[in-house]
Amino acid sequence: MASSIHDLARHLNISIGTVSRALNGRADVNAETRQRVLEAARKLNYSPNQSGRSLRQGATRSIAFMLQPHPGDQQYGEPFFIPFLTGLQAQLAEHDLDLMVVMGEPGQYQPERLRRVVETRRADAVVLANTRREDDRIDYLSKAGFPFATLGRSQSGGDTYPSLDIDFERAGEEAVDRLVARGHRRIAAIRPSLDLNFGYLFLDGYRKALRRHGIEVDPGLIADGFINETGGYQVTPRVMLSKDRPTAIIFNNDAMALGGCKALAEMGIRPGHDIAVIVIVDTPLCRYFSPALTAFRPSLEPMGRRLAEMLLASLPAFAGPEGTRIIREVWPLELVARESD
Amino acid sequence: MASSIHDLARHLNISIGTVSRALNGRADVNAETRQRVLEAARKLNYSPNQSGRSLRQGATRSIAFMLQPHPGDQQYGEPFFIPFLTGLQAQLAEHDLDLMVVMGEPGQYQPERLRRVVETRRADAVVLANTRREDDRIDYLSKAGFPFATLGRSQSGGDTYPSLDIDFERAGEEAVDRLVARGHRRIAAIRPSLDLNFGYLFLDGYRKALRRHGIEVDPGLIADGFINETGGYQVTPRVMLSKDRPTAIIFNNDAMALGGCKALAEMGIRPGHDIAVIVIVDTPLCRYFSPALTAFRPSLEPMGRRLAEMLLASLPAFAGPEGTRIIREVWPLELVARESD
DNA sequence: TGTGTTCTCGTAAACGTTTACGGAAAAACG
DNA sequence: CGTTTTTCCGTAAACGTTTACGAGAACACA
Repeated sequence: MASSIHDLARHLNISIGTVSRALNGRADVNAETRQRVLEAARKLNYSPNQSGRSLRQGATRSIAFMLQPHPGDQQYGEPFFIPFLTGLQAQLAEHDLDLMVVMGEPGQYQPERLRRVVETRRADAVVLANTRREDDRIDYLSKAGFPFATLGRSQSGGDTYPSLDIDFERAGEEAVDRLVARGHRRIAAIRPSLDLNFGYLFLDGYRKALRRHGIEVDPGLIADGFINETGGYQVTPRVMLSKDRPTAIIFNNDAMALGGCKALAEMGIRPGHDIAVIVIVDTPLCRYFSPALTAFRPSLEPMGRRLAEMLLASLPAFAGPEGTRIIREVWPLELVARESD
Repeated sequence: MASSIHDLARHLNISIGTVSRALNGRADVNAETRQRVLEAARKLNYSPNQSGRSLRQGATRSIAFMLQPHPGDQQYGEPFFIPFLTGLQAQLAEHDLDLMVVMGEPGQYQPERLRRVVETRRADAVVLANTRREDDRIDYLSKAGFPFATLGRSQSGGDTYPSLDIDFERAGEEAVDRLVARGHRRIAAIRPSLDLNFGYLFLDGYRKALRRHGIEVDPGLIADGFINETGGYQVTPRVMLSKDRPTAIIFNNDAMALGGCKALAEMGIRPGHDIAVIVIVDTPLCRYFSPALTAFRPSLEPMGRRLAEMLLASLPAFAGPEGTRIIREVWPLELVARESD
């Protein structure tokens, strides 16, 4: 049985109120008394029970992260998120906050799994990933008045919550710029068909850059597919069979790129030789693929840390003296040139 | 402000005790009363506050998973764990249990990060991964009398806790058997130098199979390295430069295999042609590497589910009428034959 | 009708904290 | 020395539940 504040008080012949104040660094407690309390706490190995504390303070000191598996390949497993989670957790830990992980129903972008957390008040705030352009989870949290932040932007909920996103638009532009500079004019774009917001952003950048270079946007070179290898595998040939074959492809998702490259291989087309390939979000898979895929790399761990900060800055209980702030940031990606383009 | 059980009771002109009993399915409440309570709860959108419940019941209804990052490459991110976590969470959710993720200090296999969880009673039990042969975290939890289960076996703590492991020993044997059947006699083994338990198990199986085939174990063909690409990259040449060059290598870790293959490539040695390569734990990287690496694949998502069950079976509060049981299981791996051997 | 049993519910304590309030003692001040 | 201020601490309520206990009403039974 763990020791409670009552044990500590009894042991010191002192009231629990004083003990609590001493431990929480309140001003109205004698310096010597505080010393005695701290020592006794160490000796009796006392730590405050979080349930009691939560109940009294109305805050659980834990943040929920909702990981939304995409439909499809179970084995793949979104390696993207581990470094992000590492950063998120590290930053939260510095504020003595715990991280709870809530998995969504695979393929279903619904708030159901969130409901329990929110309604039973198991967490103080939520971090959402894989945001869609129209996101029911954001609508739900907004309506419920529950604090949250998102990794990725969305059109839902307005600008009322902190969000940190990757600059997919710029990445799309830069990819086109790079390819054009290397002499390409017929550049295809392949992205997920789900209405994940980054798919739109990417395409915006892609179109914008093409126009800037005076290249007409050919709808036949733009294709949507299922957000996994199978999708890339299925959709890539469609683009390759357009009347005027592209000389370059930009994939908006690493898994789709891998599937796409498989399709290319079966058509006897070699990335890096017969066609240029660029991937928008780098993962370890891009590095080890043969040929190694040129890709845009995010700095996931720092993003995790930063989003934690941004979330906390929006919470009254954690914001500094300046008050709460809704921070929204968009981070650039770093191009990692490899062999595929 | 969320509604409490008091609001509900007041609304129904009934005592909170009765409300609680009705909601919790106790027998001593009139059927009609229960109906009214349930309806009102739905109407007022009432859910019990978990903090209050935790405090009263002395249980948080959340399980902590400690993810222990290996030292080294941040970007790599252990894709292994996402499917496992998915299964673990899914099974826990069926018992209305939450999952909390605790990250260890990268490279430090210490119980420090666990201390906070245990001492402040933020979770009811812990799931440990990346178990070492001698594991301080296990010692700590045992001594503290805190319930836990492990993914992977260890020599610490005896048989007092549930554990689920992959049969690395058998995988080591099978890998050797397969290679011998294909005519190989000089087979190298490369494993992490950390005292992760699976490294020992793998080597046991490797040695056992070699002896069974009447092949002498050559210490020059066994090498330990840092558990990441760099380690594999550094240690593989050492093995290849032994006086009687191996014709096959078994890697005990996917990251090390990738680094090793890079070293081989630089030596002009092509896996699948000049040397056979088998990897003990498959990840998506093995599949996409060129040549695709033959590997042993675990079923991670079912393992996550199963370990959750096993953990719960060991807890008095969740065990069935048969009482608590300490279950230990070792699961086989499935060989996925690809191009590298 | 009296007695025992069953059903149903209200009362109140308990879980472990934090904190508003007030009061006694000590210190400061004139 | 009397008064005011400050310092320090104890008291008790509150957070939202669950549950042991007991009591009244209804019922069964002889």
